[in-house]
Amino acid sequence: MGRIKTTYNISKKEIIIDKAAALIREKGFKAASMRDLAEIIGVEAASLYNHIKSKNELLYEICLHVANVYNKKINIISDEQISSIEKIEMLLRFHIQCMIQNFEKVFVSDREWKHLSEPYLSNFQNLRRNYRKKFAAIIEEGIKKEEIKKIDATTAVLIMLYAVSGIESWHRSKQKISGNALEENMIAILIGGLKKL
Amino acid sequence: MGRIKTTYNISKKEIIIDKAAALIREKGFKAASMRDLAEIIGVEAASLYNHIKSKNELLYEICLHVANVYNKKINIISDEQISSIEKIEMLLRFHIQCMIQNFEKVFVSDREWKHLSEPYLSNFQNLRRNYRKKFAAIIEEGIKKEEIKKIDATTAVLIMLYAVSGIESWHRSKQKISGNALEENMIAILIGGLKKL
DNA sequence: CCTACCGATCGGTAGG
DNA sequence: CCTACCGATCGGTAGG
Repeated sequence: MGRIKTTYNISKKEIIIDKAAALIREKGFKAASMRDLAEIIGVEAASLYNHIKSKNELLYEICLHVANVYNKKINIISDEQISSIEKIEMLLRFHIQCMIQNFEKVFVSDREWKHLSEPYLSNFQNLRRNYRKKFAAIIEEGIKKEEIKKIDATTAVLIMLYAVSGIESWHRSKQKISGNALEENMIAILIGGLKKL
Repeated sequence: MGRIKTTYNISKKEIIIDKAAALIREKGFKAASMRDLAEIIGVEAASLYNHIKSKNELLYEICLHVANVYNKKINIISDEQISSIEKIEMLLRFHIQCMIQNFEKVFVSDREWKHLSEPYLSNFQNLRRNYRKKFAAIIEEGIKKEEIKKIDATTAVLIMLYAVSGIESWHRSKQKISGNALEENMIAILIGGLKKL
């Protein structure tokens, strides 16, 4: 019985988090109210608090989940026995796929993290800083091995990450291009540039 | 006398808009309160309404200003007698400069426009759609002239615009690289790609 | 899971 | 420019 009840609670909490991600993505954290969320779930606002501690906890669960997935992935890719350019391509494809398939949570993590309260905020910022350092290290390695042109690695990381975040615009649009085509185009431009050789 | 009073009002309104841009950039539109803003200006909240109509008007003034500046610029660049790649480079450098020098307003326009109320929202979205179409047209032209590789123009626009928006991260950081160096690095990566030839 | 309700804060107005 | 104040809405709690 206890086992069944626990399972039920976890599942309901995850439904709430998923719906919260969609709502926060659409309206922004501050404009997304718990009453809005409750209506989407189909309960009264007060009932949400049987499953979650606070509105802040919802944001924290979303942001930390995304940050952890990203960090796990970059650790794996960093250790692969492939060229730096291949590592970056893998990382970009992973980011693009996350942005396409897990849009709501990734977007919220990217854009709404500043509304996190302490100590979640510092925790999240540390994870993000750590991630960007590892990304920059891969680029530095590629420059040293002369696979990548001599550019500022921090600037390159920033371009890559923000370029991928532009997929939000694709989501918002009529999506005249498929997810796969979007991915191939982004890789071509980011790795090879706009200019024809 | 009437002339002097008008000048004074315009000036005070512009101070309020500038301070509002900084506050909204920092906290987000919904979290930035008129009481916060009043304190920054050094008056009571009620006094703000002698200069502005509403909180929404502040956002509208910021977003429309930026959108108009961008549209004016792209019209000028589109008509220049230079190559498509040169046009894109000019446009990127312009964007980067705006992002560096006019950070607060550009950021608010990029990230907080969704809180605009009608009819301002539709007005802004039209300007933005128009701008992106013209940007895409320059890229299409470059593809046709075989200066630019065969990629999806809409995707390319999205990458360029969002990559530049990443300068927010540079602003937030210790800025170990100068504005000029940042600009040159971004141009090199976006036009030429990461990969060494 | 609900009803009932709280204190805080919001954008904005009236009136001087 | 201020004081005083409004109705709405917020996140969250008590109690069942």
